[in-house]
Amino acid sequence: MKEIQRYELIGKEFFQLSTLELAKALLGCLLVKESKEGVASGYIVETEAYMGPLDRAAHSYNNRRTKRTEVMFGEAGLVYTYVMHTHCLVNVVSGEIDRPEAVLIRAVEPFEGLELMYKRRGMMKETNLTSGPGKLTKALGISREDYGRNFYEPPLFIAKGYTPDSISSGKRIGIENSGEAKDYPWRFWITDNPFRSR
DNA sequence: CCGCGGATAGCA
DNA sequence: GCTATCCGCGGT
Repeated sequence: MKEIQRYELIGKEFFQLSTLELAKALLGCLLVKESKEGVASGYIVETEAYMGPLDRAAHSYNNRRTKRTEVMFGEAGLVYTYVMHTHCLVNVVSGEIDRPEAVLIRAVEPFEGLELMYKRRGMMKETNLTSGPGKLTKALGISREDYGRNFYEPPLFIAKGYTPDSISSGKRIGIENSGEAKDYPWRFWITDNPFRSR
């Protein structure tokens, strides 16, 4: 409990924003993971919006509803994690119930628990610790066990951070096989932040 | 820049 | 069973 009081928690209402608005509003927020090993956190500096049934790049394209995508149909603020190859990626479920949209967290700026992050990731430049969706989950200790949790209560939660000076947007990454959807400008980052991905 | 690792889901 | 994937790294 004493841990929590250091953070300004955000309520579940925060996640009711439209998916594109949420993707921008999450920039500058603090992503915190508590574990047995300790606490690690970072400010979110890069996100991507996945717009559900009409978005070919989304797992929920065409309302595909399976064991994996099920949580996307739930309420905003739930945790959607999934594993690709050797990495785990983390998303914030958004949109109304039965509208399977989500925001992928692509990069954070390390804040607390630097030692723990180096231990999990190995020694390297600080700007390389969490500058990618697979890197930050490893550094923060986020895994598929977090699937279905919510982002407004421990052990994995989002707290108030700072308001970015400026936000940039552009094409999403790694979805070359998604037809026209690959060009939609649904990636957002804090302008000039050195901790964003490539 | 290229290739591969080696998890998982989704569909045949 | 087979294939694709919201990636990272280490070798060219």
